[in-house]
Amino acid sequence: MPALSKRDQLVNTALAMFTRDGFHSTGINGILEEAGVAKMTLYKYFKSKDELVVAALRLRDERFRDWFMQYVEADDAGPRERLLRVFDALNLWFNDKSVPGDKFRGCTFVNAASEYHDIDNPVRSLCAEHKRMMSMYLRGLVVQAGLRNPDSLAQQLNLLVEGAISNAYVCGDKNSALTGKAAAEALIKAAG
Amino acid sequence: MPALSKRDQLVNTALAMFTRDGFHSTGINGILEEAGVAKMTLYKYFKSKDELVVAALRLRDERFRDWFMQYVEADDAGPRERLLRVFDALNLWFNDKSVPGDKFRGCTFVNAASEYHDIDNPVRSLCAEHKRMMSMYLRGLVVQAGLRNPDSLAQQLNLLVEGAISNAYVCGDKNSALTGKAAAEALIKAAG
DNA sequence: TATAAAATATACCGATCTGTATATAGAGTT
DNA sequence: AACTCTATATACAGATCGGTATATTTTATA
Repeated sequence: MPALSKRDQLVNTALAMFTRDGFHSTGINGILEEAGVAKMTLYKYFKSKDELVVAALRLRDERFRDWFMQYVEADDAGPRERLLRVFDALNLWFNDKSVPGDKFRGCTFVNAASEYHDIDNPVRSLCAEHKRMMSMYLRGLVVQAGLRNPDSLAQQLNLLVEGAISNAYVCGDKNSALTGKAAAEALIKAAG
Repeated sequence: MPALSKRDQLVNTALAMFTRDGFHSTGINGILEEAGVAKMTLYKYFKSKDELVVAALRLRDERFRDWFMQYVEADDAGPRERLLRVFDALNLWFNDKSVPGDKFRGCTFVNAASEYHDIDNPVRSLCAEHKRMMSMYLRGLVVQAGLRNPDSLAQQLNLLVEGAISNAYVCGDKNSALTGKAAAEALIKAAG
């Protein structure tokens, strides 16, 4: 298997460090040291730190959504069970059982949005886009389950997802995914 | 009315700037300039920037909870309506109609937790404590409404609250409070 | 082996960061 | 008028920040 390109080494290291220590707290020099890459190489591939941030978030988006959807759709569950498996996936994530070695530190995109207050920053667009894709995926699951008012229900379930993530991180409530699951079951039942 | 003490000037200015620009992005020097206070005065009242952050968050916690509870309990609503007024309060907040001049930039405590990854940092304890008090207040409303399984229901409603906040900020969905309200109504109805 | 591309080392820029040292000015009290 | 407390101005320390300039070395390919 081929070694990672210098560019990929940078993006991987940057993502790990941004996730671990935050975006503004993580300096360029630290990333270069940990990645074992020269500064000039970084600025060959990226015009600025912000561009590196965007690249790291793109990688996170790809990895996370792949893992998430793969888990939800595994085990040949029926459409109804699949919808509830969303919360089982969250439960694994919160308890560090998603990607190996990946310590849960909240949603990387929520964290990024918290650090980049300027709504016009490309980082913010990327965060919103990630959340939009996650909620659209959820909507698809609701449609497949044949439930009434799929748009409305999907938006409500999405709040449970986002609330569980926030609560798991800020309050350290590792059980919040199961709370969300119980609420989801009630909403789904009510929606026939 | 007496002018604010230098200490209070500092804390007020710091809170406004932390809220507007973030915690790590806001430097001591900028706060001093905007507050019109000398640097030595700051370090007379606070041992470090972190202590100023904590003081600013305490002020935010006090102000926000006061406003929130005052709104929920106004208009002599019955216990059931009061519970739903929680989401009306969120709706005002998201649409910049809570505290005058207060532009919505997500939950200050979620944002702080996003920037301070060390769980042992006093900032993190304060964020968790704020959320705990908010959820306990919610639990009280559920109990007053005489609903079944108040603990379980309150936790579920809390996820809707936190999800609405997150979604309103990250996705700019100014309508998320009403989505949360609809979900809350369904959960409450199901709980008899 | 010659050549082009990729990556490196090193030094530096100006700015900003948190925090400290020192010395001075103003206000109120005794 | 002497004293005390608060606040100020100014300068500075030491570190780190993002980013650039220059020149050299490694690597891959022709």
